[in-house]
Amino acid sequence: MIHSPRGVEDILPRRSSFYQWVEREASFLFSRYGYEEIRTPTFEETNLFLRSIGGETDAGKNMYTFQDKKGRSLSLRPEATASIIRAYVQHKLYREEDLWRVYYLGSMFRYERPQRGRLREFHQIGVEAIGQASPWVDVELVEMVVRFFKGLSLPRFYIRLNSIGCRSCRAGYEEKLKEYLKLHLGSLCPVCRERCEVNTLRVLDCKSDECQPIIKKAPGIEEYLCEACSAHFEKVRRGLEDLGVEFTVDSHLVRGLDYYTRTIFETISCDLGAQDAVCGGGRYDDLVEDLGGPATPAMGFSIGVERLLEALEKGGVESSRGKEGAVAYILTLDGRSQIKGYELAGFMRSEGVKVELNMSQRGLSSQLKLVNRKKIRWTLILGEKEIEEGIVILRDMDSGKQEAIEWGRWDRLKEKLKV
RNA sequence: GUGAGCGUAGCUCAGUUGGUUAGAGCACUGGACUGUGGCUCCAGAUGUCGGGGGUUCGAGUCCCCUCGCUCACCCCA
Repeated sequence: MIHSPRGVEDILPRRSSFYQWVEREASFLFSRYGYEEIRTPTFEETNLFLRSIGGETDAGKNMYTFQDKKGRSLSLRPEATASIIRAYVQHKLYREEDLWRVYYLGSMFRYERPQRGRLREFHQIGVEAIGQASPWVDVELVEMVVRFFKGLSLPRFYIRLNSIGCRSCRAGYEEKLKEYLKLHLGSLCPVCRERCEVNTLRVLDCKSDECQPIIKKAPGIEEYLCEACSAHFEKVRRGLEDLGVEFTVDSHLVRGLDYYTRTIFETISCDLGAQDAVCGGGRYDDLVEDLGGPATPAMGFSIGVERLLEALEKGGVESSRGKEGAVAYILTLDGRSQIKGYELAGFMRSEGVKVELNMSQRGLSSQLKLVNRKKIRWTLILGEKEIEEGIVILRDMDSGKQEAIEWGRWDRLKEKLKV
């Protein structure tokens, strides 16, 4: 037997309806803010990702990279932002769009050891707003995520917010932090001793008990933000407060990808395991320029769909939420009734009724059992008797009551089903 | 990449210090009820014991390798 590859999974119909529900809610809500769907390629030139997320980072090393027949290096997308910026630059949308608002849904790929909330192929729903530096963009995005999650009734989540400044103020801070950490190098956990050099800001996010006291006394980035960054962050916070969006400023929040600037945020679910960030995002004011476009400020976020679904389930949202099964089943008992069944099914489908037609040789009793198991409300029985009498029997599976409907009197059938 | 735990029927799991033909519950199929589901009763089918190799008279059980799953670290969405 061939098994699906490691870290990837089938989303069977039972579950895909749950995905569909969340995706529909997202499209619906985001489009209310003026965001339109964009679909970018599943793979890109490897260089695109190396330039955006940073080839030196682990993220850069964890890509599914392959060579095509001409020897070009391509990679399955580990995230969508880079592709969207590439498209923005490639189609010169900066010439026509004042603020380009787009959202996306789709699979992303990362070669990592699978664990809870971390698959090799996973799904993201995300948003990018490209073209404006206004703090109101930041406010809009955070507020939109919160509204989205509340609309789904996601329980027990909170927003962590921080500013990591622009490139120049961040560099200054990073240096100060490194100086400070070096003084306490001996008391840090082994992992952080390494991180201190490679990924200094990441130390702030360490959960180990050894590091905690040192982290608490570490200089915070807020003191090192330049005037412009500081003012920007202030406006974002005030905007959110004025809108009544709850958040906690966490000066230790950092992001993994290199391209973030200024505002960054995360949505944490209290109901998940180690991988508890359901949404992550931030501003990336330099990325468009880095990828060959004109200097253009932008911001975005992305939601991990698998994690979101898990958190929803933990919070009591039924995974059958988006499920809409058939409401009627046409039970046929021989060849003649099968043809009639098609005719009836055709009518019902054109009326928008979800109806399943029997395809088996099973007997009446066995088919009713099946309908019962499928939890379909109505059964339409068509056998020899019914055809001779020119009727079809409509059975209500809930009450067990049934009545004959004259063949062709579909107005009566409609009336019955649209209770 | 590191560590730990797990792989037995479609699902959840028993399976003794290695010992005959590998079990249970749920689900499934059929019957009681020959054209009326759910409840009940009866009967039935179902396994490469994840895969490969080894030890042994004998392996689901012990050893090695491998694949996969799970959780955590790492990393990050």
